[in-house]
Amino acid sequence: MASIKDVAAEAGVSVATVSRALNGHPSVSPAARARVLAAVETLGYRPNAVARSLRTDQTRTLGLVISDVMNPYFTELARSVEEEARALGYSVIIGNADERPDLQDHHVTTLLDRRIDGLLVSPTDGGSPRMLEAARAGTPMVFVDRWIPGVDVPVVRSDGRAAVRDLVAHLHGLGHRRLAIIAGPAATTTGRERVDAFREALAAYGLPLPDAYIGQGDFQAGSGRRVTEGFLDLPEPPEVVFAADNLMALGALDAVRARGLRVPEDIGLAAFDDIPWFLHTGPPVTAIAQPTRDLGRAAVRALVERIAGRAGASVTLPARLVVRRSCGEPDGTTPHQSPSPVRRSTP
Amino acid sequence: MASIKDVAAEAGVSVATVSRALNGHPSVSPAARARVLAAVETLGYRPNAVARSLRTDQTRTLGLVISDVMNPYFTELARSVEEEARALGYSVIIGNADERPDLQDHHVTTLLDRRIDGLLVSPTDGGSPRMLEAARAGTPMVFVDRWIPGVDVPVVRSDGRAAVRDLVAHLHGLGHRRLAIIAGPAATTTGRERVDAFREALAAYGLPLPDAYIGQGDFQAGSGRRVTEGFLDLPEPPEVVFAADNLMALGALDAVRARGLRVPEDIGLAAFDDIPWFLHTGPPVTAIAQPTRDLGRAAVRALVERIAGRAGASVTLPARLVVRRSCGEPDGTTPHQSPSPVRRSTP
DNA sequence: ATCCTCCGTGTAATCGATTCCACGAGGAGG
DNA sequence: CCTCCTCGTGGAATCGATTACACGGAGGAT
Repeated sequence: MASIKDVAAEAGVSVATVSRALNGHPSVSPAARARVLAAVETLGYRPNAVARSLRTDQTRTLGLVISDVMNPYFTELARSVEEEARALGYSVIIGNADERPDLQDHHVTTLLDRRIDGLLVSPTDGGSPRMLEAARAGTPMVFVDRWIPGVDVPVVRSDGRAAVRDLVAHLHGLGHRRLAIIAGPAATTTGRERVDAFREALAAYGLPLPDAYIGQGDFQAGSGRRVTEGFLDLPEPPEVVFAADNLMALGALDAVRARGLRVPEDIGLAAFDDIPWFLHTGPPVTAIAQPTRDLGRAAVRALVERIAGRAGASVTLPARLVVRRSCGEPDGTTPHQSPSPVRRSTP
Repeated sequence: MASIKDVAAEAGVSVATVSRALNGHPSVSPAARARVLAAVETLGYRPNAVARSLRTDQTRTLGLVISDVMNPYFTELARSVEEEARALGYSVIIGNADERPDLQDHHVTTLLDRRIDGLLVSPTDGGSPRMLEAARAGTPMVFVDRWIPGVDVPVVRSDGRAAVRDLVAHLHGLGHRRLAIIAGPAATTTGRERVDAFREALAAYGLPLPDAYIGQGDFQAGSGRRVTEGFLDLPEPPEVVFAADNLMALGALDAVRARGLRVPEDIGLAAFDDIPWFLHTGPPVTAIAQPTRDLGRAAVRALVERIAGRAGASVTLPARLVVRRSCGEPDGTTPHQSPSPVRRSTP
């Protein structure tokens, strides 16, 4: 592979001039610039990003450590992150933690070793020593979706509280009273928050959330299935199950079908995170949609701010309820009064 | 960030000794090694991968350029590629081409600039100049899923021919005669092959594949929807639509629902690529499943062989038909005789 | 006792870029 | 005509690692 020296030799100038010509430095004569460009062309020269990074101490690369690539929500997030980063001249290296703290650590370490300019993390757990250390050491960092309390890092996330209230109002309006939740891991903020929001919303209607109606999941399909089976085995099963993410909702659907039961006739289902497939399941699933694209964009912008040495503000965007048929057929009128916008979506 | 010099100073040895101690070089005294390790510990030193890459001319990084990250098939592929690469001590940088040749080119260029050790590509088109140039220049490269004819690069892919025959046999057994296909882009090998396989299989039953029953899609949901609408507008619409990938099947489902029609009563649907969601759609979709995990693994192994300077053989793995309910209810007996294994899957 | 070998270590070159500093030529101003 | 500044350019240091080569000392063979 041709190096800058080869280009210099071909153009009959020094490497300094080649570098300047290629980086748009003002004091290069038009003649020299032209010769350099011609040499670059004939040799098919491309600057070595590794060497450049070593010298300039910046890689123009962002690291993104997400909890689970197979989860469509995170896939979409990753995609929007990459898009925005590309627009800003950065590349993105994605690390898939698969909801495993050890893997998350592995990726954080690898990315730091590669001297990425900034790190975007959706933490799987309460924060590994390596990550906390990185945050303290001053690595530009931003949390997306999930975060770790007590760490001075901007957080870009979606607030589902209002949407969960809308969901409970919707369910209440449909006549449902026994509502259960498949929770995410308590080690994650989203795992805790969604349960809290659900409990609060229920309380507003004077409904209880008994322990038997809180199933402990891990944001993966298998746990959704197991928890739902547990619910169905209860002497008094819930009328509706609310899954704290889309994968656990999928597992719940599995469990219901495996018993030969139907949604929503035998049991209702709602999910946090809306994904394209929910339109096509039998029946279409009522879900809480996050503004995923905007979250990705905002996260990258905040991170780039941090890299530039500025503050980089936290951002919280509202989620919204998307009503479909999985909790029972609405009767055609608004099922509840709510100040926040509720989109009715029927395929 | 602490560098090797700091470690050397702290341990009271030279940088050469530090490097040797850290890389397991035999001629380092136990005493020196211990002092180095202690210094590394107190300073929290981590080797700078950028500097190492520059010197050793290897990044221990693989590039993966895929056609569309939002497609669950490619997501799973990416995941298995990363897993196998990690097991072999490599990192993976994923580039999402979004079925756009220009984006594909952008990623290939960026990855090459970063001096990745090898490139895994699922080409979006017939091969951009940049990619062909890279292949010729001797960059270790392997095609996965799709490939470009006439280029001397190993191909790791799945052969769906037998499975497509099984599918047509299944459809024929159910009494269907008017079969249509939503094809992928003719610029891709998978786009062409699946149509060819379908046509051949039909011919074996004396069935025609009229031009009106070949819809041109682009592997994205929108095109599946448009093409299906076209089929439904035909004076004699097909009895079954076979989508050449899962996203176009999703679009087809959309189109059918939008008309208020039902699958499979009004029109049957089958898809190439099986994904978890097909179990949960209404109705569950009959699909051709590729051994995605194995493909990813094999691709990485072939690429690593190439990097090591060895040949790196092409691999072709068979796909298999997974019968569900979207083409009509099987009557409970084997719908056809087939030498290859057919799994019956009902949720 | 002497010489050779081997072991542990350090010095310095190197990878491919960027960038500080110096230098020569040419133009402007006195 | 001399001085000073500006502009374009080249030489060389630098980033942080790896590694060839040199060297001193210890131990074994004769």
